[in-house]
Amino acid sequence: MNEKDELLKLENQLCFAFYACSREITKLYRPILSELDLTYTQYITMLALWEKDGVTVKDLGARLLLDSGTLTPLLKKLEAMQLITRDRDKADERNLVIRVTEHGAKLKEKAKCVPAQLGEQMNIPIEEVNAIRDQIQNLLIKLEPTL
Amino acid sequence: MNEKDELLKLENQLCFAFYACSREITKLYRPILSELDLTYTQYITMLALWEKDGVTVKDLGARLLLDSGTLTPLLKKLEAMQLITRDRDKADERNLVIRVTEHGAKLKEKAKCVPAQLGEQMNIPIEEVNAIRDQIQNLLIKLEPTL
DNA sequence: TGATAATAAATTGCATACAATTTAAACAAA
DNA sequence: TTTGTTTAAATTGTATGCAATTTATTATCA
Repeated sequence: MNEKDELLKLENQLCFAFYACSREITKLYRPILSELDLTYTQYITMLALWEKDGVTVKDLGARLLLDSGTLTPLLKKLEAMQLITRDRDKADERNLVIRVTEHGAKLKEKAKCVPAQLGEQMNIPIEEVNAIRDQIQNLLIKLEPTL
Repeated sequence: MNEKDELLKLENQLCFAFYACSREITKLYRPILSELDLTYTQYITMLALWEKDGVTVKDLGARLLLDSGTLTPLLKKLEAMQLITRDRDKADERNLVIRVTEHGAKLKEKAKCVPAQLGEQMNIPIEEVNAIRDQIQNLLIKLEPTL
């Protein structure tokens, strides 16, 4: 096995570690989020909107690194669930303004126990988790300076 | 803003860091892999098979943490591209044995420059990348001990 | 002002992910 | 052996992701 073969080993890929770990973490969320009737992407989207709503699809996409192809159907779903509203901006009809409804705001209260529930599932010291998160965020900013 | 609001901020989520970073890294691969006519998941699958073929769908799924719902159509695609073969195990017809074809083996030679190309794209010191990878693999093993 | 360019969402098409179910084969036990 | 159980893939249905295109609206400039 030469040096270049070594480079192609799955376990040496940064990408596979991220890819697999990301999916494993999502898997931990699934049963917890099902109690809120949210998928993982819907949850991430609601987190962004709970922090700041009255934003456009473009704004939201910049925050979540998702485009309208992903967000449009997802936001229509959240609208159907009455968690958000989707209204054209009167001043510029190209913009769609997303706002959290009262029902959506109520869900935030329910969501507040999600991080703790996930913490239990992971069974890893919080300091360790925070340290890894900070490192990954550093990397993310290097990869996507606009964030 | 109280403590629980803080916990729901997007930037404090380990999951979002992983989710976003994983997609950003995949994005870096896309133009490089398009020269091999492979998607990211197809590439990961070929990496696993170049390391060890003659495996079943189940084996491969355990390695990649993917199920037959994802792998079956993906492997059919790779078969159509003549990179692999899919044959029932004569000794136990339930098993489907996946093997890399000659054409598939040739592609490995072409793939050997992918890691270096990606390294250029990332523009981050290799030691730093390796350190993060090792940490994430540690976490992955805690989340999925079977790996 | 009228044509052109730029912008924001939406749409289309393809490729995952994954839960749940189905199908086919092998195993187990009465 | 025959019936019930287990196992491996395949299938079905839903929800992303994302490139490429389309549509609608606004901005620009000749």
